[in-house]
Amino acid sequence: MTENNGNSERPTARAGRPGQRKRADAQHGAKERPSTIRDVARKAGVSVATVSRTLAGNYPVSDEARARVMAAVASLHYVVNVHAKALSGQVAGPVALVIKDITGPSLAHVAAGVEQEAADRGRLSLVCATHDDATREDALVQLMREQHAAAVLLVGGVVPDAAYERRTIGYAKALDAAGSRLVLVGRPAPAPDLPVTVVDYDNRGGAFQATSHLLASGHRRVLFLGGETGLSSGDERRAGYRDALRAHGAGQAEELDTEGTYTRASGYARTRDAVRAGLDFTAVFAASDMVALGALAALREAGLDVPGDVSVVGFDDVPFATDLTPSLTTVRVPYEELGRTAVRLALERERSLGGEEHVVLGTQLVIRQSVRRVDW
Amino acid sequence: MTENNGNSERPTARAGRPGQRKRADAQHGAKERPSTIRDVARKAGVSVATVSRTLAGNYPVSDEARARVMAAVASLHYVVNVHAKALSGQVAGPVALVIKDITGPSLAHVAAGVEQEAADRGRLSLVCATHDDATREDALVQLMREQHAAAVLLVGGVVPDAAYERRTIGYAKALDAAGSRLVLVGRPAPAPDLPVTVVDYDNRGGAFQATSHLLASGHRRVLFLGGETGLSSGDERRAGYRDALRAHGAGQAEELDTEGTYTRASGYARTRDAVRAGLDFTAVFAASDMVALGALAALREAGLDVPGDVSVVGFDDVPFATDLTPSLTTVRVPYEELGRTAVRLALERERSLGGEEHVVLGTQLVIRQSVRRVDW
DNA sequence: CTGTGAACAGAAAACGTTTACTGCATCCAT
DNA sequence: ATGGATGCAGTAAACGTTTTCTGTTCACAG
Repeated sequence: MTENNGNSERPTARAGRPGQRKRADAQHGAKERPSTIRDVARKAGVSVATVSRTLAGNYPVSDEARARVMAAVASLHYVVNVHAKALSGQVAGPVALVIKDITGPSLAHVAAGVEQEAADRGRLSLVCATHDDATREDALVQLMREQHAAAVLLVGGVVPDAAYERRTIGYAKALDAAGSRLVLVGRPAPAPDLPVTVVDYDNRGGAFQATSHLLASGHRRVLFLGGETGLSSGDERRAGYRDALRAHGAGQAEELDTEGTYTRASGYARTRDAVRAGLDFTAVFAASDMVALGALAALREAGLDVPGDVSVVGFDDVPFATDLTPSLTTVRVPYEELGRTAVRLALERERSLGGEEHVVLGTQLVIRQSVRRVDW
Repeated sequence: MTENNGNSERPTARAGRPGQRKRADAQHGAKERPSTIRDVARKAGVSVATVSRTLAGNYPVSDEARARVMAAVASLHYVVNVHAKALSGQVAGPVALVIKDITGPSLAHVAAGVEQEAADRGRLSLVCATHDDATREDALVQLMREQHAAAVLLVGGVVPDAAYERRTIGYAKALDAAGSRLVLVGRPAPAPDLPVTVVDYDNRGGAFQATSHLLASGHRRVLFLGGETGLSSGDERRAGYRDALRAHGAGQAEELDTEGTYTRASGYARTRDAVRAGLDFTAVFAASDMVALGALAALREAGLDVPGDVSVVGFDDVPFATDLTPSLTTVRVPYEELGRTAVRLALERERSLGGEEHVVLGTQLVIRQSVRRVDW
């Protein structure tokens, strides 16, 4: 095997001059190479150091030199190259938002919060969609490591199984080693003592509020249109629903405690089936506004009035909740705040030590017109 | 004045060794510096060139060396530094989406299209919100120049006045000089022969379709809830409305041709006022679904049934259009396709010459339940 | 044996910045 | 006059890669 010569102090022999790019002739029609700090220095008749200092403004430069530099910068349309700047240590990494899909009404608000907070702190935001593909998520985390992202935000519901734990632990360690902070938004922490920030909201409490509102309005039999069992937010909301039933001494009817997906179609189908099966209920608590939308449609088709015959509460407070007929009583989730908080926490501890950090944001019941008080 | 010495061939004198960062002691609690290709080379007992070649896989490397490199990479958690890679010319720039606000239902879909197409082509997407602030837009374009973005997408409605033209021309030239491509999405090109790509959709044709549908359904007096005069999309849609009236030989009643903002509130107020003023109309064409939403609410409050008493058509086909009561007949705009096309066009001509390029995407009338045929 | 070519490894030059040193006037206090 | 600040400018190292040269080794044909 060839020995790797450890001697780094050899004379600078005049070796070949590789230089992978050649300066195009500018006349030739091909794109001109953008000008560099050296071009500016040459044109202004000063050294590159002076140009750099003029632009950074962190070191005294004579008015004469400054003026000539500025003129050269303007005439050459010079802009600093971030990569070079970053390499010499002067650029803070971007914030990366890794999300299932940006178009969902709630996720879009998380994204907006992230972008705002990042921009307020002078950072750029990268957004990447996973479309629920774990392989893609792996690839994106790896990519963000290369990008030296200051924070990597993994957003959105997840089934907290063994595979999730394993992957997330790997992410946390890998990102930490690369100087990035992993932030889980609306996801559970897979293990204690991981270098990770967790920002979540109170699914269980929100569901408790919603269900309690129905019970306090006199309803006794509340159809629950829950999300997938196994999905963290789904389980939490279900738990909140059951907490409320228990707390108010209402019976827990198994046939009213349904599960499905967070889609309009699922809400529609389950409500339709419940009505057809002749189930006895005077209220519906849908685990998301989309599900509530489906429920409203199914109830309307069945000739039932909302809130006249059946009261409905949703979860999320999507923007159009106020525009439905009737406007939807629902649980407001501070999505934008969620995004802002995630970025804030990650960047605040950017240069400090690892370790866990956990924040849970509260939810708020928004009372509109889809619930009627019933008296017995 | 000091002469800038042009002679670059002087012997490499051993000058002071600045070195702005020192390698932390790793034990010390402070973040470890991420490992570099040199660390890997040292650990694997090979040269940096071999490590680079192993990872790039574009040059023969012995199995023995490859194995040792891979082992070192794994044990050091090495990831390549993009900035260094970019500096040596190996990284393609990101796609930058500069947008008023991501949370709007239509803009979110544009963003999703952009992200998808960019990801399909192995690019990252930066998103930045301007919140309609021209100063911020200027700053962002400048920033994207520094970032060496491959494409900068400026999205969304705009008042095409002199200031807009001046700024956009400046953007186009500056970005072109930096090797980036400016793409205007849903905005008019400010001048011919600019290095710019324009992707728009057929506002006028869509409005024509919508209005024609109402006229063909027997309606004669159509209240138009237009957008701001001066805003490009607003003027276009208004023109389409008038085209249709002319084409069908329907009279143009000035009091039915209103203008306002693209908001629910504006739609609500204008419809309420029209009803109160006793205006004679049997149909409403709202220049956006949000406006239609307001109109529906105002009509309902006035005790008018949709589509029984008044028919309504919107514009945009936002996701919830199908969930309204009645579901909304509207003009579908291919927002996602808009985003995809913008990225595709920009990247396809990435290395080719400047010059203009213009694409207009079609719209499609989606017939649902908010329009009733009337016979006389 | 010796010449030839293939396969593989290493040294070092870019890439474009920032900034630690060094150096040179100039000015002011002694 | 002299010594020390002070203000400003230039030189070149370092940041972490990629890739061009320049070997060196080795197999094999002549």
